[in-house]
Amino acid sequence: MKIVTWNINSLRLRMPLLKGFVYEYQPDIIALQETKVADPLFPLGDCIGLGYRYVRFSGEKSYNGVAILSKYPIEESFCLEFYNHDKRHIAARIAGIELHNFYVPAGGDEPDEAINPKFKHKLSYLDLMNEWFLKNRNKNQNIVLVGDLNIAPLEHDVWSSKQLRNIVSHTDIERTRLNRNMNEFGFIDAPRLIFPETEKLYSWWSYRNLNWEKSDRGRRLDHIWVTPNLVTKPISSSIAKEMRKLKGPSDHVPVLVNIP
DNA sequence: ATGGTTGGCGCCCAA
Repeated sequence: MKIVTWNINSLRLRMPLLKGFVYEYQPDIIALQETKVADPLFPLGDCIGLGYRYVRFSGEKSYNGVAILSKYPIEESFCLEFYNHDKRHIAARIAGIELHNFYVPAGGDEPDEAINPKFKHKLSYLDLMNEWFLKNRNKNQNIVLVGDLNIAPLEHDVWSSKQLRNIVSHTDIERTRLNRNMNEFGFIDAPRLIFPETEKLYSWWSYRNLNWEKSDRGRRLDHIWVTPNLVTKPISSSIAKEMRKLKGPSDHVPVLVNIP
């Protein structure tokens, strides 16, 4: 089962890029974030045309929005709302796997809960995610959690851990909380089974750096976590960095995992 | 220390 997560930053604008990506990679399941489209305007026909007959989405005008596109039947789906009514989560059960697709709040610029409500909400969102999984699921189930988690937890998930230590996405408080969410439940960071922790690994490069490829100041904000059952056989994983080089790219690139 | 770009909407906000 080939699964991909991608913060596409406007699905309607980047439908041609999605089409090219599908042609190249043929994933079975696609989890998208920042679709930025209200449900009545969702391009369902285009998704079906790409070969994804089973589609679920939860969107809103202008902001946020998530979707799951599947080649295999979706047996059940649901959305969790941890933060206002933002459309930041959708889950679907497909072929015996429960897939959770999250778009965690970015958290604003100032990494201080006392003065930045966005940062406070980001941390609260992570707490509520953790509580939901501990209360409602266990690690012996077949669960895949993907999405733009807006945190680069490891030293080599950013270009300079030292220079980013006070930058939202790589502060100690965020890194600790994301690691707690992963470890308390028993999720495994799937791409890091393939790419060692000593190696730089990114899924996002800022639009603001036009020289992004040369300077390579990236961050790994997009994640795929799996329960132990799903890695009893060797998995593979990759990051489609070339998608960042195309004309009119998202600032995030697709992260893939193949579960045998 | 600062600013840089993008998308969606509508003259600015979030990322």
